[in-house]
Amino acid sequence: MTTIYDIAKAVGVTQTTVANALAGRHNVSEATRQRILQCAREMGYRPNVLARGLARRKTFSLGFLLPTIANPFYPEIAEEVERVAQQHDYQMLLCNTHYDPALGQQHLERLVSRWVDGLLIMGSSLDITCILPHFQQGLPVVLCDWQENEKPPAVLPQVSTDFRLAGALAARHLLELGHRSIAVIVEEPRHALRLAGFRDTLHEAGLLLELIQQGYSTVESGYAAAKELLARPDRPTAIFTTSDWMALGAMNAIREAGLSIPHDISLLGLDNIQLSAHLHPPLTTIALPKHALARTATELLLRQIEGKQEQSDPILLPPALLVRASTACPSR
Amino acid sequence: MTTIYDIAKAVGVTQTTVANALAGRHNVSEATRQRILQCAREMGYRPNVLARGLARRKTFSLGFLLPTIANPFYPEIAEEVERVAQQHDYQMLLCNTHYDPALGQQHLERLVSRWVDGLLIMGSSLDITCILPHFQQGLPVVLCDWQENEKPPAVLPQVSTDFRLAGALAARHLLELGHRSIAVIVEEPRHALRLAGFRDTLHEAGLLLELIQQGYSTVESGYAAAKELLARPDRPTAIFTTSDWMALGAMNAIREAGLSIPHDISLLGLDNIQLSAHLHPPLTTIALPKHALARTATELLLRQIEGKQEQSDPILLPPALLVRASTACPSR
DNA sequence: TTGAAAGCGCTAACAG
DNA sequence: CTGTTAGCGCTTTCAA
Repeated sequence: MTTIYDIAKAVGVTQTTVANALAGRHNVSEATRQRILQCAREMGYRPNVLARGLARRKTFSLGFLLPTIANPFYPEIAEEVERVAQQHDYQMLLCNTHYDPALGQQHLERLVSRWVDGLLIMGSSLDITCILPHFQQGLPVVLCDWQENEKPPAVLPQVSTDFRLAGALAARHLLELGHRSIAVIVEEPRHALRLAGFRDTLHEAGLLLELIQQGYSTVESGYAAAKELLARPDRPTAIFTTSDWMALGAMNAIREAGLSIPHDISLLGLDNIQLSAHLHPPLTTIALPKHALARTATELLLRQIEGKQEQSDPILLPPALLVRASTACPSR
Repeated sequence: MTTIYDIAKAVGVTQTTVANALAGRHNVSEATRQRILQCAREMGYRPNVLARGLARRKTFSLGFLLPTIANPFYPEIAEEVERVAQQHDYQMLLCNTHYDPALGQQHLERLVSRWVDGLLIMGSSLDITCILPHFQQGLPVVLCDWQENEKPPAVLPQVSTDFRLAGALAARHLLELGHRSIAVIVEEPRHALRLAGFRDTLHEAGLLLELIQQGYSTVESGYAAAKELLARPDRPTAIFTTSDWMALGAMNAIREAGLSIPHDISLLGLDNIQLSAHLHPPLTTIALPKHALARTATELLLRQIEGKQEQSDPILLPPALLVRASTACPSR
């Protein structure tokens, strides 16, 4: 473990000079600079980020907290967050809270003890009351895609998907295809905004949304909910599920009932997980702007860290309709 | 930012005493200990992990390097690695190398500069030649699920799946069902061992593996490869794909050809990604022991870190056949 | 252009 | 039981 002191000794100068040379400052003569750089290379010098962090009060590390990376929604986001961080010379500590407030708080405390430069927190994985004090003491924080039934205080920087618009896009698509008998499978209350956007759009078209089934963002719950819907005498001509994962379950239920998609019934998802493009039929869905979300949130955090960002209004990114083959005009 | 010095001043003792009290050592009188703890709480004291790390040469952090977390194979593993780490009071720095050696090396350098206590490296995401010097200088390292066509030097601790066995299990299953005309879609050379195990088992049964299609672990490549196989006059009665993801593509190709699974053709995957259970029909597959892999590798790393583990032979974890509905006896 | 010195917050001998 | 002291490796004034 070579230190700048070792180099200084070897070259015959002081630590300060070595530090200056290594930092590329212009107050070192070209001759000594070369000798120092040379020597550093030979001795395999590697700056100590801990010591630097302690002295400069900056660690070039970010805390990234989420419910669980095993949820297929997050990996793509995590990848992008890490990419942006890396491009700015930061590294990322990944923390799964597993929706456990105690665990979340423990992680938070540790990150703060580590002097991470900022925190990116997704999906309501932490209590706001735990976050707020740290933010108020100057720790940069960005909240991303918070649970739809919670609204964090406006002081906290936020980046989110416009879930209400997502629901509206879904409804609009089905209406334009001519559907009038429409059902929804939704995870309430976590998907409250998607539902609200969907329902309101139907209302505007003079339709009442009556067929609502509760789901839990699992394939199985999508399957069970669809079963219920298909058993009704007034079977709907279209089903909107508030997540692609539930749509997969619904798809299986529909097939089992001997019905065909989209001929007998249209199916519309929301998320655009990788899989949806490869289902049979390929799933029409409302695509969430995952990459933009990750990038925007991370860049906002970095700007805060670098003091270039004082306040910011919550940022809302638009989803987009992605038409594939699981929706069509109703046949009856 | 309260420090132990602040507390010491407030209570009227020295840093040492505060440190001892906080560390729960028994060389502090109950009275002063209480006053110290009380005061620490009131002042919102939070230990500084950087300073501690610098002094003790230990950071309670782990570097976790992988090709990309967006590959659906990794999130479950990352979750488990992080869980184990967390249970031992470690946090995890996640680094995607994107199969870019330069990027991988940059990450590695930074992690080393950060004095991480150990490195868990998956899927050949780094050049062995970059890793080795650090390991030899005492940095704990564990390699996990290395690329099958590379064999890292035995000195490096390794945990891997027994991919040869995985291939053998696949072959055995199809043979037992009575298949004699068997094809494989494989990503060579990265899945070399899976293929070898498969081929050898067929050989032992007196069969020559002749139908081999190259795939690239994407749905599309599985689709294209299956198309080729189905167009042959000697169409096989069973197809083994060396990843579930390719099986999904094959499934679509088979459906398009108007054939039914498993009646006309059996399909066998390998991985057991979440999705496979929900396909139509549910995919029979060779399940990889992801959790065991993550847990074993992390625990091995932690034991190295704590100096409880000198050397270890490469550990090989067994996969298991998971019979669902995509395989059956050949009908002709 | 170079150096001396103090400090970041905590640990760890060792002495009293 | 408590205190003194000397680091850990680097940054950052301020002098020379």
